Amino acid sequence: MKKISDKVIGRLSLYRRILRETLILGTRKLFSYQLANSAGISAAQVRQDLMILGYMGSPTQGYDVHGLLECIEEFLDDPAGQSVALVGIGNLGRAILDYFSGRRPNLSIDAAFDINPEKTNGVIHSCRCYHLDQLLQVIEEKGILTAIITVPADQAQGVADRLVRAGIRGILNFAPVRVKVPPDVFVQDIDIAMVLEKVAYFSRPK
Amino acid sequence: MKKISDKVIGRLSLYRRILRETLILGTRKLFSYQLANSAGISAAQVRQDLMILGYMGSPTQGYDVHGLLECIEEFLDDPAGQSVALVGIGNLGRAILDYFSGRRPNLSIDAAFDINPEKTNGVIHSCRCYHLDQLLQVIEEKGILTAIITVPADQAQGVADRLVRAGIRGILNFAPVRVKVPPDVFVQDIDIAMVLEKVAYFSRPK
DNA sequence: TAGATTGTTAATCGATTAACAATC
DNA sequence: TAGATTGTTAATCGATTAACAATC
Repeated sequence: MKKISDKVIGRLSLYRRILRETLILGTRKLFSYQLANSAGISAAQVRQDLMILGYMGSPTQGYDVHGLLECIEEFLDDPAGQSVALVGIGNLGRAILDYFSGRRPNLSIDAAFDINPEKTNGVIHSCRCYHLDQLLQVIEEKGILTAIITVPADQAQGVADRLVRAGIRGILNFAPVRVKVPPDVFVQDIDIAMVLEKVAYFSRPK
Repeated sequence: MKKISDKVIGRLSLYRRILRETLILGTRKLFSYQLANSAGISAAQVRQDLMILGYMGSPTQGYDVHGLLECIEEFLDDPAGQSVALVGIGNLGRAILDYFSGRRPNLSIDAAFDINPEKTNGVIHSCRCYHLDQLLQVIEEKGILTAIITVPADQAQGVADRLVRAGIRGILNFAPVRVKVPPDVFVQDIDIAMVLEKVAYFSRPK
């Protein structure tokens, strides 16, 4: 499999959602420009992405919604399903647990960790909570490869180190610091404060 | 003022935080590669960004932390301060309200809206809550230009339309749909589910 | 067939990095 | 001065868009 940029993967995930909705509406065929319009990008981009995927549309007919959706699912999903760990049961952590609770069969947050004993040993939004000390053991036992960091900035690096030691291969980091990890561990940062500052900048009268 | 990409603005916001922390540690001078290292980017990038900004470092000495920080603040901040509105007081909305509560003097969420009357007419994390029906009036009265959308996907477009009508110039959208707005309104999407799927993809054994 | 959309390559665009003379 | 870092331009890189023959 050739190397595919993370932007492409993001767009495929976007196409998937659009295709699901399209299917629910009962539409069977879709043109590249229709998909592009919903995704907010160019039709050429869509065609190129689907080409990478190897899925073929037909001239005049466009793409078969059902077939394309299956193709993307097969590409994006692990057939065995994937478990995710979340570290930091604060407001944001809870919001994310709630959002993903039972929503996708193939991707679920199966363990949450915190240092505060009052927050652990319970179940939040159907996710089991553990003390941070159990991180290594639980993650190894469950074979979890993906983690979400929602701890304060000053604890993020320590948590990332532990996660890597436990075998985590990909991290979604909400803490406003860049965590240092080995080059083969994928890290995606979401810095909400930074993004809000950016939006505020561009919403000012110039 | 020449046109500056949103990526540059994001990096400047990042530099600001790093500089603040640096200043707290008592460090007075900083080289481009040190800033670059903390920000997780190349030194050349940092130098180019600061050049755009017009701030000059000195060979051998590097950049003056205090002076550079002031320069970035002046560039990014509206001296009068900026108010932000949040629409959708769910788990994520609450988490964001909590996160920004009193944290920055120059950028604060001053109004939150929801359709559920039980959630409105109160104060959450020191932010006044209103019913969605009051959106136009409150935003115009307070002169708010920036908004955060944390409503479900099917309500996002309707909310965006109202926001634009109320005079909003920039939107941070957490709903998993692309909202259509006039071309002069800045929209930044944060699609947490999509990003998590992306991270999950890259954390799979290849 | 005529018309429209596709797969695929080439052209464009923008962002990032490298290089190096200038300078403290 | 010698050494290191800067400002600034050129080179590289990658991603996006345009173009067009192939095809249903």
